[in-house]
Formats: sequence, C-alpha cells, structure tokens
Amino acid sequence: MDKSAMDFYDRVAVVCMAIPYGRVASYGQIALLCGAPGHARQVGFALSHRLDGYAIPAHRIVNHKGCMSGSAAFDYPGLQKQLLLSEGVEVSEDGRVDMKKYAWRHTLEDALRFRRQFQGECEEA
DNA sequence: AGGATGACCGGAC
DNA sequence: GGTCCGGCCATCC
Repeated sequence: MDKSAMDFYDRVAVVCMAIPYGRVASYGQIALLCGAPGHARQVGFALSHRLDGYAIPAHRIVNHKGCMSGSAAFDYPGLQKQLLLSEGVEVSEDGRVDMKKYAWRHTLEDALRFRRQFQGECEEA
C-alpha cells in the first residue's frame, strides 16, 4: 500500500460513493478508478474489512458477471436485491443485473477527476 | 518467508 | 446466454 497517498481503502470508499443512483459498478472498474488496475480483489476485501465507517452503497457493487456476491454481508439474503429494485434496477431470479443496461459508464473525465482528487489529498496531507 | 484465501477479471470454449 | 480456468495482488496464518 502507498503510504504517501490516500489509503487505497479510502479511495475505494470515495469511488463507491460516487456511483450514480440506479447504476451498478464492478470491482475491477472501481479498482481502475482508484488508480490501481488489477486490484479488484482488494476492492472486495476493502468493502468487507475496512469500510465500516463509510456510508457505502454496497448494493451497487457487483462482479463482472452481474452477480451480487456480497449478499452475505447484508443483514439478510435478498436485501441487496431489494435495494437495487428500489432504485429501478432490474434483478433476475438468481440475483443478477443486466450489465448492458445498468452498468455505470464512467467517462475519462470521471477517472481524471478522481485521480486529481486523490493526488490533491496527498499533497494537502 | 512461503502458502492459503478472497464480495474478482477477462479470455477461452 | 453459460461455465471453466489461469492470472491477479494485498492480507492472513
């Protein structure tokens, strides 16, 4: 982990909280926006171990198959599905979302904005 | 120090 | 559309 910059886990929190309402994002996508390509697993690790202090919309995080692997981390099975449905995201019987329709399509500007923000935090600190 | 683990990914089939 | 498999990398034991 890079001590000179904002913690990777904090970056994950920032990016996750930036996921638009009614959209879902994959772990790899979040890792990419955090400036850490290939750290998809650490994103999942972060969500389950380091982000209890943040208000993360964890139900908007799915894997690349559109499955909700984190359902076990919710209060009861089906809560994540319920939350997604409440945002207008269709969820199939086996708990999968249509990535074609509901994936968060971030722009290059979004990526640059995050990078700038993280570097800014670094310089201020 | 080295192997196992994990809310994973992308390509192959 | 679906499954399987190698690769990925920080943490944990």
